[in-house]
Amino acid sequence: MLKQELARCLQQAVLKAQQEGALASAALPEVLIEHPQNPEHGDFASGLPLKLARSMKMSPMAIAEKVSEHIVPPPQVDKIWVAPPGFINFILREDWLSTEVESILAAGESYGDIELGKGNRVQLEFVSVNPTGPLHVGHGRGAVLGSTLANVLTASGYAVEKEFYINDMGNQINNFGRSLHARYRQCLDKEAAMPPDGYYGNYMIDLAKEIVQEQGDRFLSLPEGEAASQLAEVGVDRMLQRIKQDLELLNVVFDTWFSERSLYQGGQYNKAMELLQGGGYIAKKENATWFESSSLGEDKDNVLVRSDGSPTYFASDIAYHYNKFLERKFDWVIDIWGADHQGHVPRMKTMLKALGCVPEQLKVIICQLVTLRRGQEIVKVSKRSGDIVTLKEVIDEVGSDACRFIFLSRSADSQMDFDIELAKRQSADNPVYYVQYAHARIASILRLAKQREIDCSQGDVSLLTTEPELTLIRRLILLPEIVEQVAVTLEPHHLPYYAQDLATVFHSFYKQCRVVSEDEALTKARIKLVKATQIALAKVLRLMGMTAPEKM
RNA sequence: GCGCCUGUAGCUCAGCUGGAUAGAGCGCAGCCCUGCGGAGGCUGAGGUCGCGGGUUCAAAUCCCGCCAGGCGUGCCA
Repeated sequence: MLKQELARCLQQAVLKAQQEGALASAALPEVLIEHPQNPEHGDFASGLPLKLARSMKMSPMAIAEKVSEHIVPPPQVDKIWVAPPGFINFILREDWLSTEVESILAAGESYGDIELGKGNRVQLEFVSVNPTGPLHVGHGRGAVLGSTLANVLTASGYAVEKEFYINDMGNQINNFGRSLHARYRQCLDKEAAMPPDGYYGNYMIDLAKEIVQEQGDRFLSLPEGEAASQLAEVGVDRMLQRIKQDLELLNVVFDTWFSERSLYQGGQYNKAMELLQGGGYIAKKENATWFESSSLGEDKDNVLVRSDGSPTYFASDIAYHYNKFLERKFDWVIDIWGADHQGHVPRMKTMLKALGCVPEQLKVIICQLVTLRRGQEIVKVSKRSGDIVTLKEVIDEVGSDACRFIFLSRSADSQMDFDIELAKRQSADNPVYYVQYAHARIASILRLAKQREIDCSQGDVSLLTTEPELTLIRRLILLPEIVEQVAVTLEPHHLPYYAQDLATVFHSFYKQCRVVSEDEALTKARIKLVKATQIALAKVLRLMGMTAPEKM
């Protein structure tokens, strides 16, 4: 990328100046190239001389002069100059910019793809909610974040696998089974008490009714424990179907649905435990089995197997990550968790160390929680108490594209209030439509061009020389950088901001430059530019998991 | 108590590997349709970047201390 190339140029210029004695020898910090916010400062700039001033005992301006004298600029660069207090600025050649339009057209749908992750297998695990209830709005955030990251990492050359981890055993499932059993009996007019900490949502009653309708009263004859466990299985299957459907509404699709129970049936749990045992990290205390994480620097030890013999979820997670790293051998694993799991991260990292894995190969993205509200009123979402605003309801009201955009526009670090009233009200003037409108507008222009039988294949892009045209091209060529930034930082919230910016620049161009006009040559050149813009807009929208409409 | 995250315009949020006049959307006050989609363009008002110290040529950005909010700190997940 041009940015990196300029960094290399600067570095070489400094070295050369040092060899010639024009600059004192000093260690070179990492050369940072940035886009100045003020366009008068050029397309790229570096404050390197300011950083070198101290160690070289020279004024930043003098260093900047010396460095710029020694720069061998790449052919794309038109002008290099020095600006106080010690910046080196670069401006790109306009004829090079215009030829970039051709490159974008040639790349087509692959425009924006980079090779950053070539040859690496990444697993992305997200959502992974307990299949004991429908998804609520909060889950939507993780789903959108994960699926967008998957898109971007794929565009960055990684082989990405999206996985949903199904917690199909343990306390919550037992609880779910008992609750469902009670509802089932009640449905058949039998005496039954809900467990005190059971799942009280109305969806449980509907679920029980469905099961009665399809499978009759056959569970009544079973012993209570057996009935609850069989019903849990039937119920989980149905909940998973629902979860899957809701996610598809949001354009979120998984490659693998991985069962927690399979870890125990497939022997992976035993293998992982043996590995820990062999390393001497396991101890028996108070009838329970503990992972001695404190010997690895953790605050305290953690229980793996309770005194009643049942494994904790931490034990499952160990087996699961043993499977991810040592059996499936992913180069890199990304887990997306809610902020309520943040305390689990250090444990997981030390556990990986104990398994002999490289903890850095696991990236955990902590996504701050979503508090749901209706205007001033805060809506508690709890599957057990029952007041749930489901994700599906919100998608039905707000729309998948707008919903995704709202979730994507905030960094995972900041907790967000999802105001249902506001979301509905703003769904009409949600920025997503602004971006999509730009795309639809382009489609409309291209329809007109087609109708007039304009063939732009011989269009000469060197005719694109005015300010609005060049500004637009400057935005278009940022896309690969944005993709890289998102892939490196794992922060997809940069995408919607870029998309909006690109749309703004396009709308402004549109206002100032008539595309289909009497000037045949210029028309052909501008159609090329407009097509390139459409490619970039469609690409960002696709990366964000949204539609790029031809008409609205 | 300790740990993680957050505090930027009226509201919702970007910017945070230190850089040249702090940005966007919504809202507010105006202006622009006898040419390709006005779901648009343009202009303006609006800011002690939570508070106080420190480091630096340079701090919204880094360090320390406060204050406020969220989350965690289970033989729950």
